[in-house]
Amino acid sequence: MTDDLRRRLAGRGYRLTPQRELVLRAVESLGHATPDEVLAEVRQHSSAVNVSTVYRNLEVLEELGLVRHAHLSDRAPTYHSVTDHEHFHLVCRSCRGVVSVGAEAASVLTGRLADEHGFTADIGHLTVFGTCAECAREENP
Amino acid sequence: MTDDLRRRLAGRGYRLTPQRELVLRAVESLGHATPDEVLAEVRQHSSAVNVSTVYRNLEVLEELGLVRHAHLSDRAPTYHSVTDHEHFHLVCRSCRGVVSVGAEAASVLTGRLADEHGFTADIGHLTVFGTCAECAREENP
DNA sequence: CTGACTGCAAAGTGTTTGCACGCAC
DNA sequence: GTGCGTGCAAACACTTTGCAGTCAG
Repeated sequence: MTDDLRRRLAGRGYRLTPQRELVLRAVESLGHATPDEVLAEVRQHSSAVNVSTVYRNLEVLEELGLVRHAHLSDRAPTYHSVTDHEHFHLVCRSCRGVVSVGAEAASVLTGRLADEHGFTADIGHLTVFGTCAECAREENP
Repeated sequence: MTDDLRRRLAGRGYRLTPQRELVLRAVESLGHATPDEVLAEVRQHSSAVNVSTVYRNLEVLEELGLVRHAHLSDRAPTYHSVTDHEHFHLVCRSCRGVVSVGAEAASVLTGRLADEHGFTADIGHLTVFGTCAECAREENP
């Protein structure tokens, strides 16, 4: 599997470095993580890795389609691996909770945007903000 | 109409200042604008207004429901007035173009999220990234 | 008069860049 | 050996904050 990664990188003229691999493994094991969180995880395994290396590698890995990012807060973006099926995110403004929803749920919308606007939506990057059931209940009891 | 604004502000213990009004008018006249662009527009009318005043007022105006913001790029948020009907945005990654789409277009999605997840979606904040018709044509001629 | 609001400057957060060295291939 | 990748430090873009003075109500 490491060889597979090496091949994918080589295909675009990139090399496989320990840092690169650590960043990818960190994203895979964390689920949804900001660059900062990825750095922290990477440093558990190798303490001398630099922030800029994390940013640069997230960029490369995203270009290769191995990770993706979405904006789950007004602050930092969060990265996740692409091994799982395509999904988008619901974020509750009240409790900050995040739920992943399969891309199928948005198919009517994407179809409509394609028909009416010729627009090809990138659902994997989509984040829908709002209020989750639990928080709605608390606010209007 | 200025009096109406004054009343809305007073209702929450806020005051009407020239800066406040200029920020609101700037957002209304610009359509979609980042805080920086709002500042530039405000300064056309009064050169001594400060950045932090713009940020603080955008926050107040948003709390009052007079303006809204969405994230149309990975960088700064963009503000728009709420006078027009509720809409969300399509952003083309290629040409950076922005199209506003009426909230109705997403009604099937919001309905589904409500039914299946009890989630109340805030469509006005939604941004869908993807590729517009024109750019898709250029990439696959 | 009172405290909400402002301008200013400084600090904060998240991200990017230039450079010299080092390592993958 | 070649040049991609790294660490480091400094720069960058955007936003927030503390403070003292000011002005709206």
